Amino acid sequence: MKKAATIRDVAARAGVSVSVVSRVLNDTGPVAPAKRAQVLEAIEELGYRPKAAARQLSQDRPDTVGLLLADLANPFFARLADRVVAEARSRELQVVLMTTQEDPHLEEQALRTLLDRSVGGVIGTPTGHNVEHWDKLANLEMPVVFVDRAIEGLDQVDVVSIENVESAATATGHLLDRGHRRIGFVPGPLDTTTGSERVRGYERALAERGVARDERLVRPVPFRGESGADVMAQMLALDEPPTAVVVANTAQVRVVLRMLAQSRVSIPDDLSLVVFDDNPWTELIRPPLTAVRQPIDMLALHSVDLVHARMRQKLPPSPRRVRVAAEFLERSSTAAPRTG
Amino acid sequence: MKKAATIRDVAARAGVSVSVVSRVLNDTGPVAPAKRAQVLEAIEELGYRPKAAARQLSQDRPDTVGLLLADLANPFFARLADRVVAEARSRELQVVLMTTQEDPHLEEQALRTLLDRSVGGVIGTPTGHNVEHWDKLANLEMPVVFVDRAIEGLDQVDVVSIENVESAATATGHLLDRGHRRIGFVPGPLDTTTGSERVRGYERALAERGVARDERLVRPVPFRGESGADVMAQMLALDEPPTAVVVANTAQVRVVLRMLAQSRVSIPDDLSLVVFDDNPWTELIRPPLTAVRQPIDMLALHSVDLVHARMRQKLPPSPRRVRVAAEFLERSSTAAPRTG
DNA sequence: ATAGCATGTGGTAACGGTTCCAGTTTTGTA
DNA sequence: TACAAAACTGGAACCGTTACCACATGCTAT
Repeated sequence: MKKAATIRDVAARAGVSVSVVSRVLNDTGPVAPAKRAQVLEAIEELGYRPKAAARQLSQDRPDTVGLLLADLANPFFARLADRVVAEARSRELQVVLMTTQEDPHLEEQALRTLLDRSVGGVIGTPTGHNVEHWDKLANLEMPVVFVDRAIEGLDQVDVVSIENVESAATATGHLLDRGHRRIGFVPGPLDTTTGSERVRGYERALAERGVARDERLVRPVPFRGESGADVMAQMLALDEPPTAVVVANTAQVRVVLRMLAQSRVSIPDDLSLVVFDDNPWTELIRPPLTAVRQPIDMLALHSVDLVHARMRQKLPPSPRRVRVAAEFLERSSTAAPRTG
Repeated sequence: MKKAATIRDVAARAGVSVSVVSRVLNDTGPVAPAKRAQVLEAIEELGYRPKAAARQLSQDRPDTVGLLLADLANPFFARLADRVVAEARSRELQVVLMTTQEDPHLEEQALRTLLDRSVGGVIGTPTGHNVEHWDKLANLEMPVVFVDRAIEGLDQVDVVSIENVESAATATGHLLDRGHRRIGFVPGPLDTTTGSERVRGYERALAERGVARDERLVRPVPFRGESGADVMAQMLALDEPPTAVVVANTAQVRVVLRMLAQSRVSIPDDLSLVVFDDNPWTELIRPPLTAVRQPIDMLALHSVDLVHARMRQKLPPSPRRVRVAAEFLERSSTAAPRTG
C-alpha cells in the first residue's frame, strides 16, 4: 500500500500544528475559523483520512463490535446480520463478523481472537459451550450481548431474545384449540435458552388444557446436521403418531420439510405443522407455513443499542434482559386433525 | 474495559526485555529455550493478548479484510459471506462486514470508511456507481477484489465471478431445445457485468439457433425493489407473451415467484422458468425450480485467496479475472411449450 | 590464541494519532 | 487604559507494538 498522508502532513500543509488538525477532526476544543478552513482544505487536497489503528491506540475507545453468529447460511442469522450491520452503521460502529458453524471449537477460537481487544464489545449467539471463555471476556469488562439464545450460568451478560415461552405456548395452543392432542415438539438443544424455554412454553400449553405429556413427542435436536429428519421419522413411526408438530428449531425447519416432502406426508391433511421463524421463502412453499415470526429488526436494534451503550458506559452494570414479542402467523399448514 | 496486561507487563514478569517477548510472539529472531518458556508462562498467567491496533500501527500489515456486500437478506450473498468468513479464518484474517443495500450512497459511505486503512484489502459487490471512489481505493494500492459482479472502466481490480455468458447461454439453450421460441429474460442492471454478460449469453443462444430477438422480452430490473413483478406482468400481457422466462437476477427470483403464484400462472404448464442461483429453498418450492447453481464456495475461495495474496504482495500487479463454471440443474419448472 | 560467526539479548526509535498543559493572543469590562 | 477572562495555539508525552541496532556471549576454524 502506498504511504498515505498523515496528520503531520496535513498540519504542515495548512501551516498549523497537529493539535489544531486533531481538534478540527474531532471537534474537540476551539479553532479559529480561518485556520479551520485551511486545515479542511489541506485535508481535502491530500485526501487525508485518519488511520483507524492509530486513533484506536491512543484513545481507548474502539469503534468496532464483534458479531459472532452461528451460521450465515441460515436465513434467520443472515437477516439478523443484515440488520445488525445497518444499526451499527447508524451509530458509526464497524462490525467484524465471525461464525461458529455451531462448533464449540471454532467458537473458542473466535472468542480467543476477540480477546485481543480489537473490538469494544460482542454480540453473539453462543453454541452452549465455552462458558468459561465467555466468562473471561465478560470479566475483562468487555460488553457482551447474547442475541436470540443465551446460556445459563453466565451473569454479567445482556440478553436480547423473543418471548420464547409465550411463543411456544401460543403455537402449541393454536394446535390444541384445533383439536390436536398428540403434538410433536422439535426444539434445539436444551442447554440453550431457546431450547429449554420453548419446551417450557409447550408444556405450559399442554398443562393449561389438561393434556398429558408424552416424553416421546419432545425431541430436541442439534442445530447443525440433519437429525431433524430422523427424529420426525421416529415420531411418525410411533404407534400413536402425532397429528401435529411444532418445529421450534429454526435451523432444522428446512431439513424437516424436505423429509416430509420425500415421505409424501401431506400437509396439513396428514400432519399439521407450525415452524419457528418466518422467512421470505416460507410463504412460497406449498402450503404456505403457519409460523412464529421473530421481529429480527427489534432483536438487532436492541442488541446494538446495548453494546453501544455499554461501550460508552452509559448503563448501570446490572445485566439487562430484553424480550420482544414474536408474532404468530396463521397460514395453511395447520388444520384440524383428520378424524378417525 | 479493564486495563489489560501489556507486553511490558509480560516482559517484567518473565524477567526479560520486551524485545524477547515480541520475538517469542512472532517467532522472529532467536530466543533461548529457557527464556521462551518463562515468557510463555508469563503470558499464560497474565492472560496476555497482544493488542491488534498497536500491532497494526507499528508493522504496516493489517490482518483484516473488508467485505462489502449488497444485501445479506439475499441468501446468495449470505452464503457467500458465510464461505468468505470461513476461508478468511483459515488464513487468520478478520472480516469486517458492510452492506450497501444496493444504495450507491451507502456504498460511498462504506468506501469512505474503508479509506481509513483499517483493512488491508476489500472484497466487494459494487452497486455499479461510485467508480471514482473504488478507483481512489485501488490507487491507494489497497487490494480490491470484485466478486460475482464487477463494473466496467476499473482496471487494477481483480474479479471473481461465474461464467456469466456461458451460463445464460446454457439456460436459454435449454429452453430453445425444448421448443420455446419466445423467451423472456430478466437480468440485473446492464451497468453491472452480471447484467450485460448474461444478456450476451442469452443473445448468443438465440443467434446460434437463428431465433429472432424481441426487445420487449429483455427486461433488466434493479436488484432492489419489486420491479421484477411489474416486468413479468408486462411481458405476460404482450400480444405474443413468452412461453418461458429466465430470471437472471438473483435478487428478483423471489419477487417473480410470488407474482406468478398470485397470478395463478401454472409452472411449467403456462410458463417454463429457469432461475439464476440455486438455494436450499429452491427445491422445496412446488414445482422444484430448474436453476443455474453458482459455486459459492469457489467464489469465496478465490476471492479470499486473491486479497490475501495481494496483501502479501505475492502477485504480479496485473489484475486477475477468475471465472468459475456454474452448474445447470434441470428440475421440474421447465417443459415444452403448450402447443396451440 | 584469536579472529570470525552464529546465537541471545536489551535499548530505543518509529508507527500516527489524541490529549494535556502551558503559553500567547484576543476579547470584554470596569 | 488596564487587566482578567476567554479563545486559541503548539509542544510533547503517551498509547502498545515491532524492528533495527549494538552489544554480549560461547563456539569453531585457522
